[in-house]
Amino acid sequence: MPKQVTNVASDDALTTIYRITNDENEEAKAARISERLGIRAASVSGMLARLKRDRLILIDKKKNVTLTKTGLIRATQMVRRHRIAECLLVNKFNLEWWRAYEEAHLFEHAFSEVTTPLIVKLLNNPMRSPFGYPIPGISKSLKLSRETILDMDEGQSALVERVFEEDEKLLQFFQEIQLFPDATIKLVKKTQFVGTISISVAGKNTVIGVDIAKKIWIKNIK
Amino acid sequence: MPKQVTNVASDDALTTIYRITNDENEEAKAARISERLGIRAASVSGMLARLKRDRLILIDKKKNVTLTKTGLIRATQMVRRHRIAECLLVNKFNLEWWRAYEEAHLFEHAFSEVTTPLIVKLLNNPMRSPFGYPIPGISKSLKLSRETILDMDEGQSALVERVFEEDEKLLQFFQEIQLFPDATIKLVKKTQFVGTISISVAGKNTVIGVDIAKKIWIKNIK
DNA sequence: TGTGATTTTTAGTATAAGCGAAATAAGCTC
DNA sequence: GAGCTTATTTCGCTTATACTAAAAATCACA
Repeated sequence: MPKQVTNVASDDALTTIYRITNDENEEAKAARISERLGIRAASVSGMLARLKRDRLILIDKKKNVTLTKTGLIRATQMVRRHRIAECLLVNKFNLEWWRAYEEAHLFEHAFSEVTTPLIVKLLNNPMRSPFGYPIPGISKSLKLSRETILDMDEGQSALVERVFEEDEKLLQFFQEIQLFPDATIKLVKKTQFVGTISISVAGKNTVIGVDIAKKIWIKNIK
Repeated sequence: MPKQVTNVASDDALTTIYRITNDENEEAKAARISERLGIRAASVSGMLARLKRDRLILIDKKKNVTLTKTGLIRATQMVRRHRIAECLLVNKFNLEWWRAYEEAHLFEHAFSEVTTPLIVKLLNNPMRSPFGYPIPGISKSLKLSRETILDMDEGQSALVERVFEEDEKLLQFFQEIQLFPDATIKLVKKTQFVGTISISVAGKNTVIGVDIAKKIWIKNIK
């Protein structure tokens, strides 16, 4: 009788596919989905078979997963709820920024057709998550930048558009060096041959690995 | 890897057992649990077997279900989260009162050790749910009245302590006649032989069935 | 093109949750 | 206590979700 939390696993899978293809512009392969969801490849195989059976995804000959129209609608709804939850947690509940991604993972499944609009209203129609991601759904959402700090030249500056949100340790590091969306970041030195680059944020220099650099998207390079 | 919504079904069962034994002071039999959860008796049988196996409940020779210490801790935590969720929904999200029970059913599973204290703080340490129930946990919680309006004599008045929360239709009716916790209710006429009684709330008379009367608990009869 | 590495699928297992149908057990009423 | 009614359990089946181990397919690149 009561409203039930359901489809958690499959909704999570759809969300992950959305993030990979949409936000990171990468090919959604089973192996990647497996890493993201923290479940074994064999389990992903089964999950994808169910999603395919339910016409929520397509799998092409190269094994790339894409969302069908229905799948995209569902995924978009979940991503929307997730990011709204992040805003709620950070802006209203005063949750530490770096915890928001994980905790929102619980809240997104609690949002319904009835409560989501109320929360959106309370948050005053948020457009971006605390990590800088656009909140999809309803109106046309923001366009994502595909440039990371690796696309900058030495001496150039830019605004942080968004950061990778799924790694609490990394987020805590960003917190320490004050690297948030809308912060100004300067590329001090490219030393990619040793796998690092030097950046400057909030007046302080830091050296980060190239893989991390790929997880900081920027806009307005100058 | 990410935090997951889990144990929804068993937590719901424990919550139901808590409500029946604690809030309504009735014997928790499988049949009643079945009605409340909206699942078949056979399914309840299986669920109870699992809960028993996990030492969360006891079943005596009369088939009455009681919570073990561990079970009570878990149930109390869930009921606490549920009622905090109701407060959040009604007081912060402006959700209609009568929808709160069902929607809170989704939110309770989203609350974690990390977020619950933040929400409690935001709500300024609520002591009662919108339906008048005490919020258990942490400090000693309010004591429940066992008196319903059936315990009043004609002409007497009392304060509404709490109302049955699980029936949206009924709650909407309460809303219409302005019957909320802390409202003053007067027993106008007992006509139990025809299965009804007349009450007066907010200056208006209403006739309700005896079964409904049992779902309005009161305090301070005078 | 071959061949090791990676990816994906298959096969088999397990558990939680549900269901209906049928068998049992418990309660009640006369 | 017999017999009817209600409650509870058992049985057999289903689905979603996960796992391991092993096989099969694909990729990468020398």
